[in-house]
Amino acid sequence: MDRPTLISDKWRAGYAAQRLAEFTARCRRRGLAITPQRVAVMRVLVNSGDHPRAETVFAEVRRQYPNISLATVHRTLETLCEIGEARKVTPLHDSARYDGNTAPHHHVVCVRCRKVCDIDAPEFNRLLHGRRTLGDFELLGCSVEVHALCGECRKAAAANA
Amino acid sequence: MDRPTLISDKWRAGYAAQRLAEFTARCRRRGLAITPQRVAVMRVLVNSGDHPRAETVFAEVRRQYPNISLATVHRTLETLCEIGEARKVTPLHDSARYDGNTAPHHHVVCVRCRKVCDIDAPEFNRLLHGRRTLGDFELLGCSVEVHALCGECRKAAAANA
DNA sequence: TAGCGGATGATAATAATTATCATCCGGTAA
DNA sequence: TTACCGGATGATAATTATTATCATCCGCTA
Ligand SMILES: [Mn+2]
Ligand SMILES: [Mn+2]
Ligand SMILES: [Zn+2]
Ligand SMILES: [Zn+2]
Repeated sequence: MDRPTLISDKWRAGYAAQRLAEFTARCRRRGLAITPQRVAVMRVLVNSGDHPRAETVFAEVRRQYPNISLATVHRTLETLCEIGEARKVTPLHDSARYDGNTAPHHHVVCVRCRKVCDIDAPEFNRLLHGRRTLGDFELLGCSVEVHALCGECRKAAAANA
Repeated sequence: MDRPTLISDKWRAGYAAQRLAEFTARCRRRGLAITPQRVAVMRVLVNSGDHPRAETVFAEVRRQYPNISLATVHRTLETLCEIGEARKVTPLHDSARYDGNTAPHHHVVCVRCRKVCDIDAPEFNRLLHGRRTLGDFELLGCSVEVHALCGECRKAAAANA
């Protein structure tokens, strides 16, 4: 049973190089133009190990393209997610969602309509196996988000296709 | 090995009643005034199984207190989180965070500074055990968020106390 | 190399959340 | 009970993140 480990910067460097190599081909396959801005945003993102915000990517790309617009960075990041070249760290994001259930539990989230339901899964609560630390981090707990399509959205998707 | 199950509305009804019963006592213990608005927001939240947004709670509470301000609802929900009577469904929320790593992986998040690091934990990828559905949901995948304090924040917290 | 259509930059608009501040009222002690 | 203090509220402005609009630009194909 492998214990959780932090992903190293070394691994990421190699990974970034490979991802960038595939990038133009994947854009072409999707019919997306290969613009310097798009490539720059992709390069900055894939070389970042810290899950940056749009503003942060903007600041970095701006050093090479001083005229790039923040709107372009937002649009590009969104595009990258759509084509599977990136993802958001959390899929829920338009507005905060609150939960009155403070018992330890987890969630299943519909990726289309964002419905969130509670799930009770005792084994999810044992994921850390009593570990107290991970690298520099002092562990406090964990929560699992199961991504799914709810019944309604499944119907909608089927009807649509 | 218990399988994950959806939490029932029945369970929630009983849970809500109990939580509301404790609520005033816990406010008093914290030195927080027991106002009708605060109680109403708490009641609506704890009776909701759908992880509502502030706006949704506002709409509901407004039926009983037509003069309540949306700002009060925001403030109250935040207060409830601070005293442990509620939580946000996702702790990351000021702005979207993007990830260039599309390989299946999970995250450890510092609850104080919101630093996010990748973790490699093969067992986290097997959580669903090949299950395809859960109630009405068609399962697609899952992601684990480990809550923690990073090294720097641990020092800061220690120095502060 | 010309021309089409998507991409970009500039900017306005929208939406969520937070800050400000005068007023109000819950909690406390006389 | 009553008077008072400090936190809580409502109204509103400010801030912040994100998205929409649109004229111009430029990557791509023929
Ligand atoms: Mn929940
Ligand atoms: Mn990541
Ligand atoms: Zn759905
Ligand atoms: Zn930290």
